[in-house]
Amino acid sequence: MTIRVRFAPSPTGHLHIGGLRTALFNYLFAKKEGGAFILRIEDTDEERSTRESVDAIYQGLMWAGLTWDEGPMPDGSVKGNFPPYYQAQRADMGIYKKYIDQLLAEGKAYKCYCTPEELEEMRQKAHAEHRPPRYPGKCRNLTKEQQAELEAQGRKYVIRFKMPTEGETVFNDLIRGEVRFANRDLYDLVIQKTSGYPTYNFACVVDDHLMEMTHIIRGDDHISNTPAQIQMYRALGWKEPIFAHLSMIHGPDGTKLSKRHGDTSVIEYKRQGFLPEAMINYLALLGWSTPDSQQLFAPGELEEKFDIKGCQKSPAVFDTVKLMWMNGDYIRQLSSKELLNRAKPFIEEAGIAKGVDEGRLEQIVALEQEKYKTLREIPDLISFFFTAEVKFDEAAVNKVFKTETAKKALELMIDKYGALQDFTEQTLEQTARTAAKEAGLKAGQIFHPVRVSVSGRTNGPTLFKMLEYMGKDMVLKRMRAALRYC
RNA sequence: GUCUCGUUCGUCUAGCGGUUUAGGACGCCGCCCUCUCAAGGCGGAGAUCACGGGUUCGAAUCCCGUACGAGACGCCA
Repeated sequence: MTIRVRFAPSPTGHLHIGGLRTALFNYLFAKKEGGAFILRIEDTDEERSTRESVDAIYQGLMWAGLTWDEGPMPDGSVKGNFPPYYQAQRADMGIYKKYIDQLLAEGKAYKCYCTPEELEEMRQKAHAEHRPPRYPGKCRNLTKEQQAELEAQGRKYVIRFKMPTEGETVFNDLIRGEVRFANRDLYDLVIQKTSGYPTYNFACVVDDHLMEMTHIIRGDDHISNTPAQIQMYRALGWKEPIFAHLSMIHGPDGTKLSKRHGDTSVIEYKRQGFLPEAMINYLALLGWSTPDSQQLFAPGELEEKFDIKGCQKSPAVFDTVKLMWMNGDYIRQLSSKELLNRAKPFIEEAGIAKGVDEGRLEQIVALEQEKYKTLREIPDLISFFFTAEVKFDEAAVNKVFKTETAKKALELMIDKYGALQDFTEQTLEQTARTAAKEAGLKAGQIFHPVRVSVSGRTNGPTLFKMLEYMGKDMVLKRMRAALRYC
């Protein structure tokens, strides 16, 4: 049997880091096992589901390169043999209703007429009496007459699933091993809302079965839903899939990663200048590892090496610092052409280097490639190439220009460089070194003032390449202008 | 409160009864390289393997408790 797994997000907000990681593990598992990765949109929450959120999910997955083999496509088309892949559409087709009716007919589900207010009251009471705040089964054994009476009053109802009250539900989780729940701790959960829509737990079971999922890989936060879902599979006469519960991602404070920890949306990381391949590599390592604890993976290597056995049971703290390092590493591996392509949106957004020749811009961007941790910092680091005047860093001026030899050095180099025909890296360096020797100065006493005079900064790219790319006119102009600071 | 799960350097982790003076990575510190900053190379500090019992000739590794943490307990998913 071919392996089929799915990512089933609910479109009620941005696709966040945790969701992307769940998608990733499903994706990798499918790739590794030669199975199919399916996208299903769980939009049975009529109030919170939005079109924008669906778009955010598409965008996030596509950015990360997690292509799905089946599911709805951003252009409105559908791929796969089990459409539709939107649960709301499936609900409208009566797919869930059919199984609800079946359970009702078999006495495995019942109508519950309790109002939200009554439910809340029961929960309060349970809390006060130190009992678990679960539905106590008030409508479970209503007679036909009682039901008729309640309906005559115009009462709305939900459908609840009859959970077994004895025995236990045991399953073998691929990551956590055997997990057991006493059935007495289960409760009669709602499977159909008053609106007629199914609830998550029910729709999920029906679709996972109908779509022939073999493995359910999802967050740990679903582990307590699992015994209930298993009971529903059994009541419907279906075989349950194999479950694997991924550990959570935590923030620095040790609690589940959420808005509280800042903007965790995937698109925000794109905006911050992270490379999708770095993000994926980092996320893969959160709660998963190879036996040799490999850190960096070449393209395609994760798909090849992924093994669900390497998944961690305990939660992992999301570490932005390590992500930054990894992102820097991926940036360093880019060709200068590719680096420019990736950097372009950020450069454009910063509004610098307009109309600059592509080839020249590529050279300039590549000049400090080893320094970038994110694409977003690129504009700031290269902007001095394109400004009309140098913006001097005060500390740099004090440190480098306020010396006895700075003025002399600059005047000397204005003279020497002014006479140069061949304004290229090698000649530039040679000229500077010779001049230093002749004047009895150390190389640094020349280099540093020149650097600050043209860039305003004390740290920057390798000096002579920088001068070459800047060009003779600009270099001389800037050195002369800098004289007044000495 | 109830249920479930978890606990190895600050963080991500390797480890699956003896090869462990517990290995790697990020971060941190130092040195080297060097026109600055990075990058790179080399080295260092950093974990009584949560705690307490057991099993065993031998335990981070197996078992039982305790503590702490997290998650779940919705007509949300």
